[in-house]
Amino acid sequence: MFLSGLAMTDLRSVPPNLQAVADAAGVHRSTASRALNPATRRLVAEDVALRIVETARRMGYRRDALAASLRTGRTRLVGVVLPDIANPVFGPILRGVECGLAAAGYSALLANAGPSGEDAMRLIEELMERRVDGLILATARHDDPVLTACLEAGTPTVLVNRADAHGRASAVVSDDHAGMVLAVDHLASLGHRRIGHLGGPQDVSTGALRRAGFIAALRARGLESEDACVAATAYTREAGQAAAEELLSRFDVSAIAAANDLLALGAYRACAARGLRVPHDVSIVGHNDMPLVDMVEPPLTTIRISHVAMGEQAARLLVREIETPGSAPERIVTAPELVVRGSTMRV
Amino acid sequence: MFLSGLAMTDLRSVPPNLQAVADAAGVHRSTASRALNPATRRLVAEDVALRIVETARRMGYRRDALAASLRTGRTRLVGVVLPDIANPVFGPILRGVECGLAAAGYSALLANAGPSGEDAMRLIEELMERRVDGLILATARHDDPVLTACLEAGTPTVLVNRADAHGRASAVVSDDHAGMVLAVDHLASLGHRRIGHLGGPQDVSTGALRRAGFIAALRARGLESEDACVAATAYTREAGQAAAEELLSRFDVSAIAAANDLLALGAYRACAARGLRVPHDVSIVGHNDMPLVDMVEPPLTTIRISHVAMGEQAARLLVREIETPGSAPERIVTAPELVVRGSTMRV
DNA sequence: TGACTCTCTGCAATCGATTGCAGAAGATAT
DNA sequence: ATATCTTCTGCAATCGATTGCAGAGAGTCA
Repeated sequence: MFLSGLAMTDLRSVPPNLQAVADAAGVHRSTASRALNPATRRLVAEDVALRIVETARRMGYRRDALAASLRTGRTRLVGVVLPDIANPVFGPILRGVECGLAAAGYSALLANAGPSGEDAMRLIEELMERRVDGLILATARHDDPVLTACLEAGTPTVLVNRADAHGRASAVVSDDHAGMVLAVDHLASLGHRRIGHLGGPQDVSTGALRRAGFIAALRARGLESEDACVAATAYTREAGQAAAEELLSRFDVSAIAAANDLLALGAYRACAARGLRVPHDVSIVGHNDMPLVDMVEPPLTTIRISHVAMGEQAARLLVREIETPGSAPERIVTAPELVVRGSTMRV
Repeated sequence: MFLSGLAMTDLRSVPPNLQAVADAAGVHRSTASRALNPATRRLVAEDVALRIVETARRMGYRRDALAASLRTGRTRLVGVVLPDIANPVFGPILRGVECGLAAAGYSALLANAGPSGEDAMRLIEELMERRVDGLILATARHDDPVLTACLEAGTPTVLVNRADAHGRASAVVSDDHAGMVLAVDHLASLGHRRIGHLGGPQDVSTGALRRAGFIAALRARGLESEDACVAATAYTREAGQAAAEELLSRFDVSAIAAANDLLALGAYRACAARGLRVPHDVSIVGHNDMPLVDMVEPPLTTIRISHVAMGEQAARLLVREIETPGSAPERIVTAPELVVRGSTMRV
């Protein structure tokens, strides 16, 4: 009884292997393998399969994914590389990625690249050693060496939130142009005619694309364009405040379309400093619908980029590339959505 | 030349195995293995080792972590299970976990449990099939069945953000009592004598512990206690606003210590509705230092819980449990920190 | 020279699951 | 009864890295 109890404890914490299950069920291990795998279950006689399944359950058998992967050459692991996991933008993306992968039977292996490029390369190499089936990168830059390495290795790779300038890899990005059209249209529909643009850094793709989208939207409405644009030096609130100060001192605008939410919050500060009320004196629209901007005062009207959906789409795109080799790189551009809160009103 | 080019391309995308490297270097594969592994490098003659390393590099050899893990019984993978990756509280925790694990040579395998318990059990089972070396759970509840399963399987497990009531597993949690002491002390130091508590739901451990901490802190200062406490029905801004309304209508308080930041933001709304200015008429302190509360108006004074550090500590604790089997469960309680912003002032 | 010790290297088994192939058994048709 | 077809099962090799053990060679000492 004592030994029997000890043996049961051991069996519980160290699962039996397939050979042990096969022995106990009185079959060969290849038959046990086929019976326990839903894809091959039909190759085994029903009564035999049931006996094997029950024996495995009773013995606490647990498949070893490592061993299976070694044989099949497929891990069902995906490396997910982010620039900064703690950045609030990436939480929703990451959840979309994880859930999209899990739904297809894949698991997400997380890597935080940090600001330095050498970290990213080392992380990628470690992911490759783990024989990940594919990679999702949220870290791509122009002519990205990491992306080049992944493509050379023949590893299915999808970019999210940023695209590669050459279309070498599939990507899921937001429609910067359409987002700015939404912002301008909303302000114009409220009667605003003098609209300024608080731009992002112009050496970052979103900064340049959103500025271009703003100008095109103004032109489409026959409104003054181009002049009332000031670019911030960084996507931070402080830089936004400084640029908004300049915008407000040089132009008599009744509304501001900002290139992202932090810049918009900086514009809040600049307006307050000039005794201007938001939205009574100046209406402000942000971009991204970053978590918690509905809680600032006044709640920010903004252009929502559904980051969860982007993550899910990136996952689906990657699974397709893994399971259908040779498919051409694809670019998915997500549609932005206007979210009206308290920072805009009729002029 | 054509075939030679094709062969080179194939070698680049499908790395050679250890046998191929050993053949090219003129040694046995066991010698190649020892030479390429820093832990056994000293067992190989220096000139031989250099030749092997150079051959491996030239051939684009990449170790197969799967095969190694099958042999060694160690994956250096850690399952990290969160209730909701998109929740802003978990981003910083997750980054701490990932960076802490990476520093010790481990990788984080991400799982989003969602609200339902059955998902968590299935996810854990999948992680077990992957033979993770350990688990970090941010999902623990009282008498958690998932934790029970992990412990029965003998898998090293650490809880983060929530602890197990029985101390069955190591945990990293914040000091709810000390946090409330900091809030009360800060308000008292500003001259406040009539301080109210905007509590969290009392069936949630943080709600109850922070209320108890508040009362103890008031008593320690000989101030009125216990009466000016109203519990919100949930940790949301709306519930916080309703509870603050009740608190302000029943008690003449000059300050409010809230059980978390969202409740505090609800109190902002309640004060505004009553024509009370924050902080001139009522000072307010939050709890957690959630992202962006420095951007609301007025910027929230709060008790900071360093979620990144919690994640790092959980990672270190787990690595220790993996590498030192039999170590006793440990509980790390992180020290809160007062962050003074614009929502409190002298009475 | 012989014995002993140390260093280096190769051998071969192992880890656990999968799967192409061959053979056996049973069912069906002629 | 024989031939053919279908279903089921077992065999054995494979995936790639690691490592305990044994043997060979070189150096040292008596």
